[in-house]
Amino acid sequence: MPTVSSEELAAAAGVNSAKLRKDFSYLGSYGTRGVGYDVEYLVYQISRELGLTQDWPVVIVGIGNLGHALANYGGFASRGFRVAALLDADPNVVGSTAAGLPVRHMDELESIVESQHVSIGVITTPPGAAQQVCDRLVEAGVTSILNFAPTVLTVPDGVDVRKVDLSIELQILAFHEQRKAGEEPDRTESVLDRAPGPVRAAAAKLRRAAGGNGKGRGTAEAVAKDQAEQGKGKPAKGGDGDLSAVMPA
Amino acid sequence: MPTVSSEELAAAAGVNSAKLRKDFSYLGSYGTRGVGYDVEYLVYQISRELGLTQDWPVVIVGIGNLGHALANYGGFASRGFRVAALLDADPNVVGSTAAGLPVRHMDELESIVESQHVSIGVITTPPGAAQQVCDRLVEAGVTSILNFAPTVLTVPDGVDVRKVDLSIELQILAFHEQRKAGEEPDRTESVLDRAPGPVRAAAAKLRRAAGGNGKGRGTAEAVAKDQAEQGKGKPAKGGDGDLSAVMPA
DNA sequence: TAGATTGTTAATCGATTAACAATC
DNA sequence: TAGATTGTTAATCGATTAACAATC
Repeated sequence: MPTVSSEELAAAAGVNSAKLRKDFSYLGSYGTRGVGYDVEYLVYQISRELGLTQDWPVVIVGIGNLGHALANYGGFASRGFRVAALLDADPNVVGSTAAGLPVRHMDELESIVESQHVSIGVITTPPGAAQQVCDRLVEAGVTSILNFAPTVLTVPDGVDVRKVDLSIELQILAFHEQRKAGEEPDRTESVLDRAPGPVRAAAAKLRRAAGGNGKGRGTAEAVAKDQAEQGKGKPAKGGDGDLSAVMPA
Repeated sequence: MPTVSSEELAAAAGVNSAKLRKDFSYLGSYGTRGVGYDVEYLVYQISRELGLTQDWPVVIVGIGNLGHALANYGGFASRGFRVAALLDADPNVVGSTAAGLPVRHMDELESIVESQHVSIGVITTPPGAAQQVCDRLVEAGVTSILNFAPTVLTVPDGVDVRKVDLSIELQILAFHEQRKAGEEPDRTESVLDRAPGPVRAAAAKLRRAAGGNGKGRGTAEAVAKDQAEQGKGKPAKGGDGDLSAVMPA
């Protein structure tokens, strides 16, 4: 189809057509009244605004399983990302190939970034090496970093960092899964929408029973008791009152 | 510190303290007026609400580089996820080990899901196999699926699917990178906030020049012309007027 | 010209936050 | 009791959407 109306696009996207038109208007006036939007032209304008029409050389540092997986990821090339180099510190890995590219030694980082004008770096190293690699990337001129290592990176102003935590999505699924299991009957509203009356009452009672001094002792007991009390409402499978075994690291 | 106030927590998180208190209130009344929140108790209550205190067995299907990387990912175990099994269809992969676990054949999928009460499946197969794997997981009883394959999955009602696109974050970085390069001078507002007057005018002119019939022809020319005209404003590096070379797949 | 559809204004809705009574 | 801080109400702010003049 050569043209499309805001109404059609909005229906396809599941949003309000006024919102869609307003959003498009931030990019400019690319529609034609009485006609709609020229599809090819609109796609191009949006792509350009998002930076998809540019070529973005990237370096991937740390060629373990994840580095390998990313080097092979088809979605990169189709979105304008070009792997300028794969880098690793391990002499056993350097020289091997991944996704048809040779793995080069970290020593070449600076020369590659400079000669190929790399502004985006991807870090897939072990957590301990991430900050050091980050520092070298930034020093060499990289101004955007995608961090897959479970490390919080410190960077100077002007450098963007995005951190990918592969378990976040899994946590979101688990959250919904828990709710599915929780209560089959009335499913419409969220746990977070209803006032958790019984839980609240129990918690208040427990805190009072625990002494109410808020000084932190007696809490483990309160938790254990709390788990016992709400046993039927929300069966906390595997819960044994030992907090440390259950908390995120 | 045994207790913390909403003011302290809000400052640490960079949000408003009233919002923080209101959000917490959806979980119940876990604070104490005049004192604050008992840290240990609060952490436990939030963890429980998010499902972090439960044990979640998961299966990973497709043990390529990404499957390997996920199996080894330390963040899973610490958040209550336990890899119940690694599965692959390739006889050359079956029998090998990843993250200390044996890779088992797809044939065992159903029995593993049932015997271990697996409700969450992770798909790291090639795109062509993803839907088929998804169908088998759902049929076996899995009700939440995390999909890393670049395939849109169809599932029955009651099954949750989340799709992870590893290049999305890279695209966000590229978007900001483009803006950094765009205009050093006034940096405060977003490209999307200012009215793109010149671009708009040029586009209108071009559409008129292209015939204004909206029938889709003449657009490629219009784009080429548009690129030429805005040459100095936003140097579209690597742009050569060939749309197909530049569009997302 | 009549019909269609954009781009934008004004009205509505929902989310954030200031303020404060409750209470530790 | 006086001071501190929660939980919640009411006011404010911003985002969404209905409506419509502009115009193809």
